[in-house]
Amino acid sequence: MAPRAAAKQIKTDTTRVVSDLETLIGYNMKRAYVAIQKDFRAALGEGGLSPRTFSALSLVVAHPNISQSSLARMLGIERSGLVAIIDELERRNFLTRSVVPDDRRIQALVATSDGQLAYHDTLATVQAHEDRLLADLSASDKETLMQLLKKIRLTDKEGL
Amino acid sequence: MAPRAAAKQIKTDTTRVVSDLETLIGYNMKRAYVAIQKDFRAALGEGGLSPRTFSALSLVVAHPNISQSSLARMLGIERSGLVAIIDELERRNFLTRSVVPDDRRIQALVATSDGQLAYHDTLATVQAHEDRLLADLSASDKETLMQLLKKIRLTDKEGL
DNA sequence: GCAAAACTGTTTACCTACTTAACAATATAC
DNA sequence: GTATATTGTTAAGTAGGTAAACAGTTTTGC
Repeated sequence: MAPRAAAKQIKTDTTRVVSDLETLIGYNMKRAYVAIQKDFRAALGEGGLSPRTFSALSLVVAHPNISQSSLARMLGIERSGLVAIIDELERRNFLTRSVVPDDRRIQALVATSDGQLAYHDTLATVQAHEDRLLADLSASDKETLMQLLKKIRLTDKEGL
Repeated sequence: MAPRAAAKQIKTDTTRVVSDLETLIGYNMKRAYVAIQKDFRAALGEGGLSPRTFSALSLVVAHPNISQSSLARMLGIERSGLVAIIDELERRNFLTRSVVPDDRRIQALVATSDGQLAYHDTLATVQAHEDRLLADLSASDKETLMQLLKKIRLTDKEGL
């Protein structure tokens, strides 16, 4: 063995070794998501919606009278986990739980006009945040990325 | 307005509306990451390493004698959050905290031979899990995805 | 030389975003 | 009409962190 390299290693330890970790899609995906999420929260500020609350509101706006069960299925989470999210949106007067006469188990979720306004405002802010953060990516890069992410999403049988 | 469509909406509500949510990179990234993470855990089973523990071990193997501070910086987390991870790896005899005479603040992390063995085993399992999960993606798709994810990672100034 | 500042590992308390298991109310199946 | 399923909900637990403070130990600035 060559003694020249060995001596350096002991002290410096600043070897530019690219670990196996960097070659894994999962690890890079997590780090990329953390970066996006951090910027999302920064863009929406102190009183802004969290990513999950925004997602829920978005689906309620897109699907008026949706039930909590359907919504949870769409979001890929458990019904029980959705309760706190809907509680928050109701507390902020962004939606209402309204009674459905046909089936009294269900409470149809409907966005209020406040909720619709807040949603469209927030959506614009979120789109601006993504445009800014991903400014280095070309339009076709973004499209490619989107397609690949959707393909990976679909590998999860549960997540509709 | 056309009355034919309106009547249907009230009851069915199963409109195939693609919400704005589906057009956001951040949302799709989260869903894709959740799918990968779920499969990672399933692949490693009950007694297997968690993603974060595996990541830490990987970097300790790649960078012998690394400090906890450097490691935390590499992982993009706080020093305090790393303690529990290193505790677990030490408890499993996968690494040791060894004293550094030059600087008594630091504890050099070194993977044991058990740790190296477990790491290489686990790495093979993780690679198999990604190969299986991402079997629908071509090699060039994976390379493209990797490059895009790394680019997005770098938008986070903190995360080295 | 030496006080001030910085760095390291750690504990503690907290937070977010879930899951699992149970439950009552209600609806559907057979 | 009983058995089964579904809905929303609560309670308890888990995963993966952050922020603030601390003692012990260097490093800086002069």
